[in-house]
Amino acid sequence: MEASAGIDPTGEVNGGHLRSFIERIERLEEEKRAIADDIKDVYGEAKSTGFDPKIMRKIVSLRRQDKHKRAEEEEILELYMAALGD
Amino acid sequence: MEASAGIDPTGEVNGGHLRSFIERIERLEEEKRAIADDIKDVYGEAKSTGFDPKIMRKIVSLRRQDKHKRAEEEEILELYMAALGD
Amino acid sequence: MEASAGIDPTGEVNGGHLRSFIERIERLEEEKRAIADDIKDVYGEAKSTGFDPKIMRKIVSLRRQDKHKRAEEEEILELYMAALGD
Amino acid sequence: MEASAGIDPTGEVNGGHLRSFIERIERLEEEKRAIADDIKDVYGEAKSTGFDPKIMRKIVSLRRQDKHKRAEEEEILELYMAALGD
DNA sequence: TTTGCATCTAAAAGCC
DNA sequence: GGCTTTTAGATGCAAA
Repeated sequence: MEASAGIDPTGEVNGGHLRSFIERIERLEEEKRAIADDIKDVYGEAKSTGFDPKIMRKIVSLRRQDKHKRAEEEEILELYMAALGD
Repeated sequence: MEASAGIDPTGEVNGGHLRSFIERIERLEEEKRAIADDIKDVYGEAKSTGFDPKIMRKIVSLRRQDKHKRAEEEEILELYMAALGD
Repeated sequence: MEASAGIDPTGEVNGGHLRSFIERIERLEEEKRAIADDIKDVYGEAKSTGFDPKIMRKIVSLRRQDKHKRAEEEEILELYMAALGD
Repeated sequence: MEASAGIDPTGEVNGGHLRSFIERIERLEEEKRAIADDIKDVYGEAKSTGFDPKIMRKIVSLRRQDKHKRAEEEEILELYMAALGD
């Protein structure tokens, strides 16, 4: 990275620009936290209606793995195709 | 937790209800992931305009701690107030 | 954890014992590094005989995921069994 | 890399050879994982006898850095020696 | 060189 | 309230 990164010719960092990035990130993180809370609420709600959150988490995890695996299989297929001369 | 959790008197789990919980969670997790990606994008954008993401993360983290600390102090204050008879 | 952790009644840490733990860890880490180097060598060897390391890494990764998934499936099975009253 | 990597003139990948490479890697990765587990165990053991694993990690890390530094200094020394006509 | 990726550590949350 | 599982952050390695 260049030494002048984020620093203008006068040697000052561009505070306003940085602040805007920081604030965008903070807004997004707050949204993320809110969603995480929602997820926790759903687990709580499910638990209070008699489902086991631990099992539910496993189910969610397994389904996520399935999706991920399928995506990777597609990737590797493309790699093979390319290796075979496309 | 009772052994019959999520299982009706006939010994059947309520699949439809469970499915609906799972799907709500999966939707929320997808939103969460999307926001996490957005955050990563912002860091990337900031980096490409010359800011150091590592330093930015530190700033965000410090500001988060500050906020947390302020919230705790307010809690304590309220406890004192309550102890003093409101 | 108690405040006297790793500290004898005279207020001294038990240097000899600590040293022995540290050295065990360092020996193990060295072995680990050696194996990591071996792995790198195998990829290099495979590459020099005409295989694409990138594809190989994907294959290894997919097979690892398979194993992991199977392990989780077994776990969840046990959870189900337990939930059904075992 | 050439497009024909790992592929013989008939357009077939040499499955047997590839499989042997993959299996060698998987065996090595398993060994690596086993050692990583051993390391974790040692930290656990140390913790249960009253040492703080976090501090221990710091010690191990510092000693590793020292070793690197000494190795680098030796390299530089050799360069000097060579420059001086051996 | 730089980006992305995978590993590993440090912190947080949930559960018992 | 400890303990384990989860998640964020940091570092090191490999591909482009």
